[in-house]
Amino acid sequence: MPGFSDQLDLIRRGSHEILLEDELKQRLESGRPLRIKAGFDPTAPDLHLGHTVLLNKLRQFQDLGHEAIFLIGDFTGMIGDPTGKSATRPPLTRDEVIDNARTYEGQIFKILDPEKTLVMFNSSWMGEMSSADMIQLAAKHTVARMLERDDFHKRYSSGQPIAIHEFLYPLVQGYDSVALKADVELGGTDQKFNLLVGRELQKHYGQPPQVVMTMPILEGLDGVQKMSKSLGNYIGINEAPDEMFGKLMSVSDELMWRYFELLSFRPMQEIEAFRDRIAAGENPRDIKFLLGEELVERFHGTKAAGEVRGRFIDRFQKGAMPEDIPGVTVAAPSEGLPLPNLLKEAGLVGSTSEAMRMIRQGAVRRDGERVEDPGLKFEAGSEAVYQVGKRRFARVRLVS
RNA sequence: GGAGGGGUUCCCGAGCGGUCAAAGGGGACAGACUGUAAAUCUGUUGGCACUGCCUUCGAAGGUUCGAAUCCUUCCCCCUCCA
Repeated sequence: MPGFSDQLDLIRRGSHEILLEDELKQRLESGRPLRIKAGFDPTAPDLHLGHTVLLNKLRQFQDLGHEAIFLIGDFTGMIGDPTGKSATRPPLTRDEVIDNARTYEGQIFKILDPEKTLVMFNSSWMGEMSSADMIQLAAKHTVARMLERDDFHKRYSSGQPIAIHEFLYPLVQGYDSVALKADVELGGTDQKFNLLVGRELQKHYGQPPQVVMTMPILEGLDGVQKMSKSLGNYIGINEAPDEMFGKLMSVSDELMWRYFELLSFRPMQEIEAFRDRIAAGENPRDIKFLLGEELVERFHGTKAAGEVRGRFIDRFQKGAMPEDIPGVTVAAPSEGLPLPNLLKEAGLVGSTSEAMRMIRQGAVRRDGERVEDPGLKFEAGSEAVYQVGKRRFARVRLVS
């Protein structure tokens, strides 16, 4: 195990807040492996880099010899989380939850060490809890304290409704810490309140309160909003190497540092050295390459990481066609297939109207040549590579 | 239980009998410029048999030569009072 202060440095890295750090120091000094808890929602089994911020931190704890608990909030998932109440989510069935959990396992172990990870479900204790127990749990917290939570407070004071059960969620989450005897709970900054409820409840149940550690919410590709699938600004950890690398390259120079801090495992001194190199005139793009390669390696292995940069340069700097253009076969009528229809059939655009627009805007190329006539027709037997915009390619073969 | 407000194209939001496929903004996409960065400029943003036609403004009916706009019924959301 590394020296105590190195440990603390690594733990602190990228974190937003540690409450209370003194307690953390004490527990670290005790030398025993700590139980580190992080909860995940079972409804979103497609992990993206935003989720990995927490996983990375768990991994760091593991590397320091501690025990990571990957907690799947299936109990809450089966009830249906009310927070994003725009569309009442259909409650998940038992099978779906189990399915999702499997999907999780396939992904998280690209980061976590399976040997040192405990995967738990909160239904295993919450499902057993009686209504009487539940009310007893609810008795351990007051309405006034609940209203301290920022979003509840705002909603309450501005007259927005708060459903009773919304008060129950922080309690359930907090109780998880009791059930797990967690030493540390990790969460996003938006989870701070819930994590603190865990401390309170642990005290009530006679346990030493957990250390609360919040991690920043990772910004998505736009650099402003949080990374999320629904906003479309995410990089999924299962995305193809070229895709992943390309998306990382499109991240702004500013955001790159954020990604380095939260996603890279390079020592901070090394990252600081990168800053110096850019200040000295090096192209930020070349530093970004390193970030891209590191992450591609983590999720796709060394071989993939060794190849992505070259392909990226060929394609975007030298303007070459990508190698892995999907082939599509499309049926053409005897009088020939109009270009807009061809692009639609090949899946390059969503409608012929969109195809018309793209052609007018000069976004369509056939075998590398810009096509400007929307009235062109092609007959069975022709084959060509069609391109719409910078990224959409297809090799289309026409058959009768 | 009572009173009131509202549901418009991806989102926000104007429109309140024809000139509306529907202002404006956001987002997104495309082109130029580049480092597929940012910023900037320009354009596009319902569908199709695309200089024309068809379908959209919570749903269904109705009035009218003509409705997102008026009437009826229904569904949904929200606020206030109790």
